[in-house]
Amino acid sequence: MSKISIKDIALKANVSIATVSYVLNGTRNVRPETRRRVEAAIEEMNYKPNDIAKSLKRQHTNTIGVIAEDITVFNAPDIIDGINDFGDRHDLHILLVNLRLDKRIGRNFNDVTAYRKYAANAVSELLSKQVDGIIYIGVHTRDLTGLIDTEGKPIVYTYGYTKDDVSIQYNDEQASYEAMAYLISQGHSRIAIISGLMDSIPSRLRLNGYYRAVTEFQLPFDPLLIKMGDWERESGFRLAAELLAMPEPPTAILSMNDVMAVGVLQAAAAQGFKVPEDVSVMGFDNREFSDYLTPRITTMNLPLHEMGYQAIETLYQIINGKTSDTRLPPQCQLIERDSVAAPRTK
Amino acid sequence: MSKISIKDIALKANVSIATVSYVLNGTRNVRPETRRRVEAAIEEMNYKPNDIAKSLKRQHTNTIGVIAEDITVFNAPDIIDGINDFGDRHDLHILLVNLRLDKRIGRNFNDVTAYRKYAANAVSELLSKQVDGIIYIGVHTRDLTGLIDTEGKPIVYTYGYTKDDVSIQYNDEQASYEAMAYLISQGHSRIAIISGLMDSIPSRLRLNGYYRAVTEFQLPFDPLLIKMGDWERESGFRLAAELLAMPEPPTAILSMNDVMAVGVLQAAAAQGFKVPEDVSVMGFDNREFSDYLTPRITTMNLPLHEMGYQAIETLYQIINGKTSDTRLPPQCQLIERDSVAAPRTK
DNA sequence: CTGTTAGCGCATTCAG
DNA sequence: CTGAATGCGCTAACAG
Repeated sequence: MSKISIKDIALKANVSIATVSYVLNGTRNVRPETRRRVEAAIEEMNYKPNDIAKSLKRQHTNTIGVIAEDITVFNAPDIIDGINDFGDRHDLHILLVNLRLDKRIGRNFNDVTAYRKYAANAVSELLSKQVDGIIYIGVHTRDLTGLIDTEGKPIVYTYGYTKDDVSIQYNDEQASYEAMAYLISQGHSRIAIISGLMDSIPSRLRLNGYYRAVTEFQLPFDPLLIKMGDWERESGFRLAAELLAMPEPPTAILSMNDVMAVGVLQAAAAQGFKVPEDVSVMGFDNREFSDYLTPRITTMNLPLHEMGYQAIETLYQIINGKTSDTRLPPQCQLIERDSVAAPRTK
Repeated sequence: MSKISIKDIALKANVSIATVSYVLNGTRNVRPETRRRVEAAIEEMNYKPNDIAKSLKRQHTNTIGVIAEDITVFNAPDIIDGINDFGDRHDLHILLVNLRLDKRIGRNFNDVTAYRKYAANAVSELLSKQVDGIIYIGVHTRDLTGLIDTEGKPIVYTYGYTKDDVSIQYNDEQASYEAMAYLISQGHSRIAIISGLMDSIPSRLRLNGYYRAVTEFQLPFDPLLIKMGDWERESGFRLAAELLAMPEPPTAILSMNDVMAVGVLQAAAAQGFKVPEDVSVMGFDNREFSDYLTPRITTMNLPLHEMGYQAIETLYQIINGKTSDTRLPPQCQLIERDSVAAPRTK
């Protein structure tokens, strides 16, 4: 504890503690001479204000609670980085709670009762700590309605949403559509898609983008080209193997994440298909490793940083009662690399 | 703000605020009947204690500040997860500051003046927030002496150290030695090593482990087998290419991180060497992608979670004036996969 | 077993 | 322009 308080410097500068407070906060005009004395004392005694006391008095803490369902999952760090980015600019501090859901309950998010208490505890802690607002970062996008009650404290979700609260999501459907448009622009028309788990919103949204592209570009529609994966590498491998074993295999495969794309690459290699010469492959997420694979994978970048930034920005506006200028949701971006080429001309 | 305070429930339960405090904290015996009345009131009014007020009074906050040089760098999330693990068990909260050094100054860590102010600000904020202690997580291990002054507040470093403070490091030298021992046990004797930047402590430590293994196992020593990389993929590629072009190429290459190992794999492929048949490859770090490469890379796992856990555990002991039972430093662990095999018999 | 009270460090109202 | 005084919500003597 920095032992010395406003009182000590008041004594030293020969003024009242009120005056010290005034020069500290610039709340009121202070005679230059007095101000100087106070500042000298502050400097000399190396005074550091006590934010705890200030918070108690002011009834807000300038800190926001961040609940991450699991900070070791790839989306969390960049989102938090975005939160910090804005936080730094606005003197907002971050109280971090990590639910550690991946370690505690695995991927079984349907069993809400398994983690409701963790979430409730987190909120409770944060409320006790008097945070000014809360940001909730899910492991994957889904309906979190009823999971927690913030007792009126503002909250914004990202990678998750609620019927009643604001949430920040990127444009999943459009991103998938753009991936398709890109593939089509390269000359592909027989394009397969490997989805994630179908209880996932992004899976459904991205499938919508796929359908829209197929329709708008008038591609021949073949339901056999649509495969349901589970986000894991093995499913990418297995489903790509099926796809490539078809009498008329697709010339391009769009995988809904980079991890399954790894499996697609491996299946292609196993069956003697060269990527991108014999079959083009696209991923999703722009995971770091997608640049390390051979070939380097063309993928969609997720605007993680921007999501965090917008989440806290929105929260900040809510806290300060400003009308939220509804911004464009964060946009995904195509990262062109080496896994897509024009299809072989027959 | 939860409007209702200890005073409200005192009123409602018809007792003094002191009594409420006592039942809340179990600080004193309270007549069961009275206790019940208080508890009922608490329940009924959904009272939540205000930790800010409690902290002001108690002169400690039960929160520790975590300064991460960059939370988007791969080591940070798991370390923080370890910190949370211990924090959850001991009712410690985490105030997170992300210096965002990677984005702000890149990898130029030698220019300390470029980021000293960021670090100083972080400490200053944390001190104002009255944290009970600080954990500093570096991007890479180096001497941080003089970087920051915590004004007596306890601090422990990980991925970095100081002449005066406690720090948690894993057993770099031993890990490298064990990697070598493994390679040797597979029958290799002509083993190359690709280091990271030589201003890095881990680079030097791991090189020591290499030397020790070469000596202890009486391997023929060839200085040409030692290459200085820069942690990046390209250097792994370039240096492995040199190694494999030697008249008598090594039968195994130990890369000091997985990223350079990617380059090694690519160089091998480019020169027609099959891994592991023609040349074995080992990485370091056990990055997620090392399992996605073809072949899957054998590597050393870093005890990130454990480092975070020990860091906060040690800090906790310091804060509470306990004699730190010096534990074994966190240990790396060999992850056996598919990139190592016995060398071809000539 | 219970109540009264004095602060913790600071912002702010009210007097001057 | 400045100071005295009040209280934010809570803990912990102290007194009964």
